[in-house]
Amino acid sequence: MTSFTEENYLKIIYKLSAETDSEVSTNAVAELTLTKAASVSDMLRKLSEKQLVNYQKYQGVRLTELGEAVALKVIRKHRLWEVFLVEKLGFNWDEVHEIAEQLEHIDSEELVERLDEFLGFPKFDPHGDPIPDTFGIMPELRYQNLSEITVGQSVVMVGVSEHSATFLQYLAKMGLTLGCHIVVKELNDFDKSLNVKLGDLSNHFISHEVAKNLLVKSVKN
Amino acid sequence: MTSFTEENYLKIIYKLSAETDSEVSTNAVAELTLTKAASVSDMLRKLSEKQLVNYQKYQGVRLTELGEAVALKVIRKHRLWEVFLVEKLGFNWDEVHEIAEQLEHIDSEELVERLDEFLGFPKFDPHGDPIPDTFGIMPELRYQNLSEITVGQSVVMVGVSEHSATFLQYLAKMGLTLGCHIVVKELNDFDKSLNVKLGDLSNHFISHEVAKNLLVKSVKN
DNA sequence: ATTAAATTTTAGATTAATCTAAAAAAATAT
DNA sequence: ATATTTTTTTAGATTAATCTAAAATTTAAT
Repeated sequence: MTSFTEENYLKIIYKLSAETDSEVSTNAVAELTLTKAASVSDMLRKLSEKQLVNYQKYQGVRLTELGEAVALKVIRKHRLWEVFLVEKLGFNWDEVHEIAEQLEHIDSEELVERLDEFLGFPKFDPHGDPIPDTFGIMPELRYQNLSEITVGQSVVMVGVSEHSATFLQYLAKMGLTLGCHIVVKELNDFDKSLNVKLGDLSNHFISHEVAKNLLVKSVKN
Repeated sequence: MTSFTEENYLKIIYKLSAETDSEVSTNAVAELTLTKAASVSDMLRKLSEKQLVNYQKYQGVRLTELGEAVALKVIRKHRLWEVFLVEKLGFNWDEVHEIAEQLEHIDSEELVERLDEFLGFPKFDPHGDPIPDTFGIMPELRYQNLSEITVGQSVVMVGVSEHSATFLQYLAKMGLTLGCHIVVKELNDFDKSLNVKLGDLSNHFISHEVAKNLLVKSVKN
């Protein structure tokens, strides 16, 4: 029904429109599929004919309900296989992406459901990303506080639980912005303060008081 | 390196030349790949250029050492995945072939070795077929066809050499399951069909055609 | 040993996914 | 508001795997 290639396009369009919550540009898709914009134009026309996307020339693209359902099935398989590779086969979480990119296209509903059961119906993959259920429903995201993150983990800042101006201004000055990457380098036991490295490679010191108020989500590194 | 399609050709050439131990004909390959002879000719030329087969126009084809190594890797993966599907996910042995046909092309040495270990280094798949090791070495075969068994002998069923769902379902209906005991009671000379008694003491008639595809191991009675 | 039949290969098309180069449309800047 | 730049699309080719129809080769039969 949907080819390997079509599935990859749908998955990428899903991810891009989840980020921006608006039409996805041809160039953005080209970048992630590692193809040229011309190839993307062709494929969007084709996906549109198949009712998998809504696409108006020059106006970007969005998934239809059908297209989203397909994308979510692929993402579900990808994340379940990642759990399998890490939990059952002992891979590190940074070694599984490429293999899961292949496994996500294996076509068998029965297989997916049995795998899910075998893994104990996991809600999140080894990178902390939520696994959609059979119906494409994502589990509630469970943000963590930066203060709960263990040394070595890589996270993205997704929010704050303290909204005072002084706090937010302090964060801005530190370079701690929404969406920035944080790697926990050291935990200082005596006061639970943290040494972290940000996405721009700068090193920072974060007090436990501040860490408690930063909401983060783990990411692949 | 080798595409999905090329791997399928190599696998099929391997199986055909294992059966006949001689050059494999274009038509025989066409039948199993479900393509036309013309397509096979094209592909054989291509595989020959890649040093995967020895091919002389009109003279049939054989695998080179390289081609055989690739074929054995695919077969190894196919059979390991079948073990996984049956042993870990609880599939019946007649449901796993199609899924394994897809999984056998997943490309990751590391994955195969870890899967092998996870499954406890199995020597045979759920159909009783031997699983080649990392180096392509097959474990010693320890079975015969039921058609070779003499009257009065008692055997245990250890596998099948035909994997179609219809055949496997027919066996299930007869009560011929993996591990069941079979005593050959009578050989009907005119058509080589057999009268047998099963472990549950029921009597059955088995055609030569079916007997040829049942792998058995003799037991003391 | 010819002829007839079967098998296999070549020639020329087709489909999916991609590319480069050029044209068209939209966004941005003066 | 017009010109420039950027983005996107079209046009025309390319590659892998397939097809049909016709030609070439081998095998089998008289």
